[in-house]
Amino acid sequence: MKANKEKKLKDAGWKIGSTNEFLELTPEESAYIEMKLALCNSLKEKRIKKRISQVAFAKKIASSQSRVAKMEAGDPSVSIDLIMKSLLTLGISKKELAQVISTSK
Amino acid sequence: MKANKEKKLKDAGWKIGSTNEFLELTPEESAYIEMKLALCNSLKEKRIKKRISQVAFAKKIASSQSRVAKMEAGDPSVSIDLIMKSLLTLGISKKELAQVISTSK
DNA sequence: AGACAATATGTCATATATGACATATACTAT
DNA sequence: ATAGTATATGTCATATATGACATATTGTCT
Repeated sequence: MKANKEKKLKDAGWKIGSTNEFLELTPEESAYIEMKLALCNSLKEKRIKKRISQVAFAKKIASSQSRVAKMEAGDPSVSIDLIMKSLLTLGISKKELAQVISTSK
Repeated sequence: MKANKEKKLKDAGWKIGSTNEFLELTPEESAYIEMKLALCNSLKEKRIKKRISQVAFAKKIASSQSRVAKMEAGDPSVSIDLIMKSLLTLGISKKELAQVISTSK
């Protein structure tokens, strides 16, 4: 699967940037992944800024530390649904959310 | 206002109890649902504007007509992931996407 | 160093999303 | 009205996401 391919490249030290011809991703696929990663990064930023541990935050969203870690790492197994719910729980506004999406690259 | 929103949710298949669970939604939950419905509406708009049938569009995204219908109806069974991928396939830009999210209500 | 907290990684049983299919309903034509 | 086309609705087997758990790794102290 391509998501795994992406993860492997990432693990191997490849920077997932604006375009990656090795992945043979369509523009839509690229945009989707970039958006998702931007949301993940935003999540991590917001949690750290609030000085909440992954364990504490996991409790807030009725999840587990490991899943929070995977969210923040952009693991392919996590859905945008969960990331968005998490961001909203952290108090992100629609405007901020929109900003994250529109500026994702 | 509230009644209108409730009807919208009910029409979309969201379970609303007789004790008016709608009023018990947290702001995060409300924001999440509103965003999702806004994305669904945008999807329908964009498809119709392009004059593509649900069948034809389903083929484009490797899905089925019934799932497209459910997406556009805001059925609770569809993920934001799928809606976003669909929107991107329809050629939505990150800016437009951001606009949909920030203006959702 | 060693202890301790935070985070990362891997696995697994269950819950949920998915495409496919059947069928119903709505909408246009002729 | 009838036929044809588009969309809605319901169900189901399978695929995928999920929380939980164990364990590993990292970081931060003294």
